[in-house]
Formats: sequence, C-alpha cells, structure tokens
Amino acid sequence: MFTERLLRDKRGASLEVNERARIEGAISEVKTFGPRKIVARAGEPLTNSTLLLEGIMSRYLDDRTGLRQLVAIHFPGDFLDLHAFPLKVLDHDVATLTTATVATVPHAEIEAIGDEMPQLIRKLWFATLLDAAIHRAWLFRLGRLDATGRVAHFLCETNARLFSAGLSDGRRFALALTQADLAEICGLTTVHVNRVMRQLREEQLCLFRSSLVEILDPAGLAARAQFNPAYLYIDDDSQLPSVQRPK
Amino acid sequence: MFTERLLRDKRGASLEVNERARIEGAISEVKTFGPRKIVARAGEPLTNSTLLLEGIMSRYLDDRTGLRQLVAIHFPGDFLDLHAFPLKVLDHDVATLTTATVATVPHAEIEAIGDEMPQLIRKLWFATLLDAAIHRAWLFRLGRLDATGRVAHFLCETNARLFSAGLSDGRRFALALTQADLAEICGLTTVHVNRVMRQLREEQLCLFRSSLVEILDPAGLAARAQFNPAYLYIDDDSQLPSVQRPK
DNA sequence: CGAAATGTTGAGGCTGGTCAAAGCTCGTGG
DNA sequence: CCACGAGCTTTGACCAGCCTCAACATTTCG
Repeated sequence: MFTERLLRDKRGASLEVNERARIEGAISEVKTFGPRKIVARAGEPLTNSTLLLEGIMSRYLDDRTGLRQLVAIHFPGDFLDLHAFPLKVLDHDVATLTTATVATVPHAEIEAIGDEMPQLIRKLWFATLLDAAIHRAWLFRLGRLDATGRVAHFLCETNARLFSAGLSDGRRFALALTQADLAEICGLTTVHVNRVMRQLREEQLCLFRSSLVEILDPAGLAARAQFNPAYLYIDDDSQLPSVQRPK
Repeated sequence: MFTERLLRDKRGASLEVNERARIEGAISEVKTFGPRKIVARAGEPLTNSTLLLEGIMSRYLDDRTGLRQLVAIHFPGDFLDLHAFPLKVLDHDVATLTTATVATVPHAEIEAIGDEMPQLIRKLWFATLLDAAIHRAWLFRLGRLDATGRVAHFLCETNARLFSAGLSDGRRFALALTQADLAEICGLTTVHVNRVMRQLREEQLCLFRSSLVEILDPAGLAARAQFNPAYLYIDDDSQLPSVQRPK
C-alpha cells in the first residue's frame, strides 16, 4: 500500500507491480511527525529519502527576517528528497505542515535499485524532474501573476495533483492549510491572501473554509490563473472532469 | 573541448576524462543559432538534448498577454534540456538570447551511456537536480526579495556560475543581456530594472553597462541580495574570492 | 469554558507598474 | 565617413496593488 500513489498516472512513468514491490522492500522505517515539525535542515548530509504516506509537507527557504518562501509542497504519494540521493546535501529545509506519516528509504537501497533495475531508477529520475517542472510553474506564478491569479493557480494545481493521487473528486478536496501557508506559497502576506479568498468567493470561483476547498467554476478559476496542467505530466486517460485544456 | 566546462568544479560530480570523452563521442552535430531564436517549443517531443558551447540561452513560460517569465538561463558548459531525456516533452520554450553554439546529443546515445556507465548517468541526473536547486533559489528571489534584491541576487548568482565556468574573474564578467532580459528574469518591468540598476550604481555596489558587469562590493551586493551560494554546489576549493559565506 | 490560533476588516503608505517622451549606441547603407 | 534608424536606456508624472499596522471576530482544541 505504501507506493499506491507514487507516480500514479504519470505519463510514461507509472510503476509496475514488481517495481512497487522493490521500493516497498527498501523501506527501513515508517514514522509519524507532528504538525509543523522540521524534518531536515539545509546543509545536513542526508542518507535517506522519504516517501510521504499521509499528511502535507513543505520545502522552504527563509530570508534574514525569518519570512519563509515555500518552494514545494508535498502530498501523499510524493517521494520527498529523492534529489538528496545524488545531491547528498539539501539546499533547503523540509518540514511537516500537518501531522505526517512517512516511510524512510535508505540511499544505500536506492543505490542497489540502480544496479538491479535501471528502468526504475529512470522513473525515480523522472519523479525529480516532475518536481522541477512544478518549480517552473511556481516561478511563472510568482513572476507573472497578480495576487488573485497566484492563489487561483495554486488551487488549480493542487486540485489536479490531488485528483491524480485519488484525493480530489475534481472539484472538492480536503486541504489542511492556513491562509498563512498560502501566503508563504504565493509570496504574499496573510492579510492579502484573505482578501484574495474573499474575492474568489465573491466571484463564485472557489470556496475555502474549514480545510475544505470547493471549486465552483473550474474553467473560470483556471482562466483567472492562466493554468495549463501540461507541466504535471498526468496521463491523458485520467483527465480532470470539466477542466478544458487551454490553448 | 566540448565538455571542458560541463559540471566543472561541481561538488562530487565533476567529470572524469573518460566520461568527458564518452559524452563528446555522443555528439551528433554542432550548430549555431542567431540571437533571440526559439530552439524548442513546449509540447514538442524531443529526441535530443543539447550542450551549450557558446552564448546565452533561456527557458521561459509566457502568459496570455505575451509577457515572458524566464525560468532558467544557461551559460557555456550547461547541459540544456537534459530533463527532456526522461520527460520526453518539454513544459516550456527554449530560446537563444545571444548568438549561441550548441552540440546536439541524441537521446539514444544517453540511453547507451546509461547501460555502459551508470556512474555517468548519475552525474547527469545530478546536473538536472542542480537546475532544480537553481529554480528554488529563483523562487526565493521572486517570492521574498524586493526589486533591488532580485536583480542583485541574479547578478551574484551569475557571477558565481560564470566564475565556476572560468568566465568571470570573481568581480567582472561579460554579460550580453539587456535590461528587458533582466526584467523577464526578475519578474519586473524594464523601466523598473533601469531604476534598480541606477540604485546599485549609486550605492557603489555594482555597474552594468555595454554588456559588462562589474561588482564593486561583492560582500555588499551579496548582503543586499541575501545571497548564499550553497545551492550551486560548487566545490569548496574553487571558492570565489572576496565573497564571504553568509550565516 | 477559556486560550490560542486563525480569519476578517479598515486606514494609510510605499513599491513598483503604466504611459509617454527623449537620449544613446551601434550597425548599415548611402 | 556621415546620416539614419532600430533597439536599448533613461527619466518623469501618475497611479494601483499589495503591505503594514491595528483591532476585532471566529474557530479550534485542550
């Protein structure tokens, strides 16, 4: 069950049964962290990567004044810190946002997988490149969208990712983030995120309250966000309902 | 000579002589593009990756109104589109900024390298992860720095990258970009980049005119940018002169 | 039930955007 | 060898979007 969501529905990189078994066999430990706990710090040598089984985790950089910029957010099924295997040391911190359960995979095991199953290593490489593609979409979001567009873009992306992991029905999904978290993701202040949420509500695009996101108008929200899900490399067969592909 | 700068001085991932020879043997073609030419478009299937030998190239996403956000910039020695090997299709456009000479490496050759030299494939993976680390630094730049900080951060990064490629002496380097290019990198307007450059000049931090960058006060510029070069994974031995490591 | 965290709203200010015009630089052709 | 023009840089006036600070409401949870 541990790898059920890993690379699920990813174009050309979904896992075979034996590949999933190999990864599950590589797990050395399963543990649970409380909410808002730092799991790894920039600069520390890492000897494990972690598979997120439950909860939400984040990667972030912080500035001199302690303000954070999230550079990635992870949901169940994501293979976290896979990049720490070749890089050895992280350039950012990793923390939980909610309570989170993770499976630990020692780098020595990944090393062994590399010898045994080169095709699988290729898929793990793919997974890290997917993270990079998401980074690029986030750069677009921060560099070219206004506040409302940024939040809308994040919500569209999250909906698509959770849908592909089986955690959204395409319009509604649980999301245990605060407005302060959204602010750290979108490069805004908490106060302004609040105003943006009100605007999205008033425009009948999207609701977000008590940790539940409800997209009222998927096409409208995507348009406001200039959202094009191609960068998520999700298999065409598992297409989101009622989200047209722009362009 | 083609691979002279590839992964040079990268911590734990510099290339051995035979590895460089193997990559050079994989080159199918060398060609030159004029300035501001689109080399690959988002969505196209790619069967080659390219090694940048000379000139400057960019990867970007554009919004509905045609405004671009650069998501990466590449200098000689960079292996471009290496991520296209596992991803098969790009999520962004690739274009030259200046006249650029590139060597083409067919994906079939990379495939073969994977069988022959697994250690080398690991290093190529590392190279793609380095790009991702740079993406993260760019996210910090866009999300948490003001206009002056963003430009300063980009100039610090570029100095460090070019220094590691042997193309900067640590304070002065050629950079054939326009202020409009800086704007597309930093998520600003051309007009405002111009004001920022004046400010950096007046504060005696940095000069940039006729395609030449001159950093007058490396420590001051790095402080203004909150720049910490750790994410570039440059070997400690080849440290930039007169840039202290913050923190 | 009470405390702490989160969400909401308002007033006012500053950063960076917009629009517009003028100065520079450099390559090209007359 | 100079005149021209295209692209780039510079500057000013004005304005909007987002931030700051502050207070208060609401939700969550022990």
